[in-house]
Amino acid sequence: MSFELRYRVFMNSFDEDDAFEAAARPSLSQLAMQGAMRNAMPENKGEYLEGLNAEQREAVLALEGPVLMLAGAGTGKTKALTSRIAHLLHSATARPNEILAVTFTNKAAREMKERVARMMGHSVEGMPWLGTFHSICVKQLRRHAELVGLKSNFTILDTDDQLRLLKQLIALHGIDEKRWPARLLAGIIDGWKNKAYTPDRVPAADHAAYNGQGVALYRAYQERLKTLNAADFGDLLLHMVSIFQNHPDLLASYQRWFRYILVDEYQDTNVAQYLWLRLLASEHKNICCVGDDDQSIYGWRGAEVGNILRFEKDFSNAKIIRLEQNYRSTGHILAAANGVISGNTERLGKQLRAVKEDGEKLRLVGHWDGEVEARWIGEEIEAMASGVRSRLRQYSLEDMAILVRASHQMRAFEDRFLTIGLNYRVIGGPRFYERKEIRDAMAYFRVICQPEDDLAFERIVNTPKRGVGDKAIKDIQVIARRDRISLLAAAQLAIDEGALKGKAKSGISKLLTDFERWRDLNFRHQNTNGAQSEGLIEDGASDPAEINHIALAEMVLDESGYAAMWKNDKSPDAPGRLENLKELVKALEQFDHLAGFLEHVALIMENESAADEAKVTIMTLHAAKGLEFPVVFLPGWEEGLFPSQRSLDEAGTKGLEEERRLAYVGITRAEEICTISFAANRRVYGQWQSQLASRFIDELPADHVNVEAMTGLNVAQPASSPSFADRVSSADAYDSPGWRRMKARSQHSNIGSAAKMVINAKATAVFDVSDRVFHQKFGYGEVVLVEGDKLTIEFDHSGTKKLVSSFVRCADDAGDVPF
DNA sequence: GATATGTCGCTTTTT
DNA sequence: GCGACATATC
Repeated sequence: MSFELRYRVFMNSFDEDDAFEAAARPSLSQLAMQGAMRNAMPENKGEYLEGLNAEQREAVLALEGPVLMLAGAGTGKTKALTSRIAHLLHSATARPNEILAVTFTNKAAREMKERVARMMGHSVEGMPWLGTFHSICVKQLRRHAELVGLKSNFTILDTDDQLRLLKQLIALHGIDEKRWPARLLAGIIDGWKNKAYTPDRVPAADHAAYNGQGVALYRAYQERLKTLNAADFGDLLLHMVSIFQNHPDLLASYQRWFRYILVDEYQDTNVAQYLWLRLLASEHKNICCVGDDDQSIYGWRGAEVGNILRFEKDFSNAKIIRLEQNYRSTGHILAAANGVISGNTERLGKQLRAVKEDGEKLRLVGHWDGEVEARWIGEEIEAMASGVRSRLRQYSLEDMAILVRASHQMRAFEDRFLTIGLNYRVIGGPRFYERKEIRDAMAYFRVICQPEDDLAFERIVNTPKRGVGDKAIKDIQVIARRDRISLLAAAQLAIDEGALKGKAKSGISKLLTDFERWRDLNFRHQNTNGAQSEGLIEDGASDPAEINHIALAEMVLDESGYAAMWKNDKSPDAPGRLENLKELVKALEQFDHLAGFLEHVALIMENESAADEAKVTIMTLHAAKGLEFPVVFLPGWEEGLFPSQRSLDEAGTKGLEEERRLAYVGITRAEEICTISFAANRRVYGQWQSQLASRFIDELPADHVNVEAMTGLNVAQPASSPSFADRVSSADAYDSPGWRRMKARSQHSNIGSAAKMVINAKATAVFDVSDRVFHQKFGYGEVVLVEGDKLTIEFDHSGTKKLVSSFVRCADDAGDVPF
């Protein structure tokens, strides 16, 4: 059996327990579940209805027909949504696999699964169609890939691959990439895909895009993706919409199947997602969409708030239910949020009512520069964690979050927290799977799983160095294009034809035999592990050469010389990279085979670090949507940064309104204490710039805000009405209570560190001046000064830093990594 | 072909 | 102020 063929057998078996066919013969787990449901019924009948308010209850009980739930921040929409699912299942109105429940993020999907499980009192393994738009579309597309010219083992490209591919095509078309950046084209194509335009459906008005060649390049790009057997993110939706539009019979079977549809964060759907939903819902019309127009913050990504507005038009007799009781935030916080959002004109209109007491007013703090801001917030967090700051209660670090507009703002906080030894976690920062070493390793796995993946092959063909230079790669590309074959196949042909010589020849030839061996091992493993069903395993089960994917991954990294490359690398971050590779291999344990892992990584780009100790969370406002924290810090409220200049330039008033919604989202994340701050000076592109306080600060209703400390600032021109800008400039900043408190604190700056030092003591080694040390982020360096547990270190490549000693270790230990 | 140096442009936001 | 890309030099 050829590899191709065997692979396909595997992929089919992969789908074995897939939801759809399971219809006719319910799987064991489903049977078990239904049994459990019936058994559970007498005791917890209607339990999930308790604790719902009238509107929530209405939303849960209205199972038949279209429902639009307009749910403001903190009004318990997830509760309503999950209760609705529980109700569907519990009342035996629908079987678990007949419910399509879509979210945007993996986090939301996971939470929904967990909450439904909790309500039902058992797991919801039987809900195969609860997931993100993307994961559900992948599932469908793997099954019908051939209808759009793909094979079911297609690769999902991320933005990086997408960009590299576009660059190649742009060069091929003789366009100057400097003048017409690939990023621009990527954005245009993404935009089209979000609107569900295939190349021949791009409207004439858009034909001038990208120097008039946008459509041609889009077409070429799609062709290229097909030959690479790959799909980008936009394709997942686009392909499914095309398939449904072109194959009515197939669509009909899905329409019949999904008797109940639920959609979370409906305001964030783009046109493609909307079409996909509408196609699927048009049979039973039992669709329940939940959304909040005030929290629509993904317009830049093609989200159409219009989808929410036209719901009634699309689905006649739609029931509209408003959730306006806010259970999350105190009165002052809610009032401030309401005040800010009222500045927007395009709203459906909704007034959140607080259930909680007024609580503390928002705090507004101005700082001299970004570093002072980071320092102040760090101290504030320490004080709250030690119970000094708050008269309400002591907070855990887990209760606190810093929400920023743009990810580069995170660095100031990271630097500061590293220095004072404050535990933090960054969500959505530089991602694990975007690191070079991880992407390289993944490229090896990709070529193993999908030999047509030229992008991956190109990435690693000379990494580590195999003596394959530009010339050799060009030659291989020429052959590949001539014979319309993959680079991998072309490389083999090049050797057979004698087109390669010397180092290039021997290097590639070794790589090719390696890949052949690895792929064979991988196939055997997948075939035994992925195919539980009959007759598929012809060989392998008892084969002594059998090897699992984890051992295979180690073998690949080892035999390819990739691990050795970093081991021999003397640069400061090499040890860290080896650590990351080790982590990557460890991550494989949660999967059955490499292919499953690759898909997971493509769809779920988050890296979950073990939540062992309490940590402050740092993340973007976008990432914070749907979350809540007792204590929230909102730094960097400055013109140009927030609202972002770019957003204003690109989308004008629309952009400003979206930024304002972002401010609204930020404030409404807070349950008890919300602190907004800004700095008068900030480094932008490494250059100091003086900043103006954000216009959103002027829009905060003064009755609900305390101005805490203003430390000598340049402030925006006074606005027409008396505003904070005025109060800031007129305040005697240097005599304010806040200033005095700050000064007092800076003299003995470690209010909250007693407990922390106990924690740190356990792991802290003792360092002396001139010790060589290693730091995960800054690399190698030498200790030049020791003050208690604080070290001043001159790093070889990262300059001089002052850090708490528990964050560094002896340079000698650092090399102690596997491979 | 592999390294060392220089230049430019850039930062929103993410499945 | 950093990293991606290009050019220069071995």
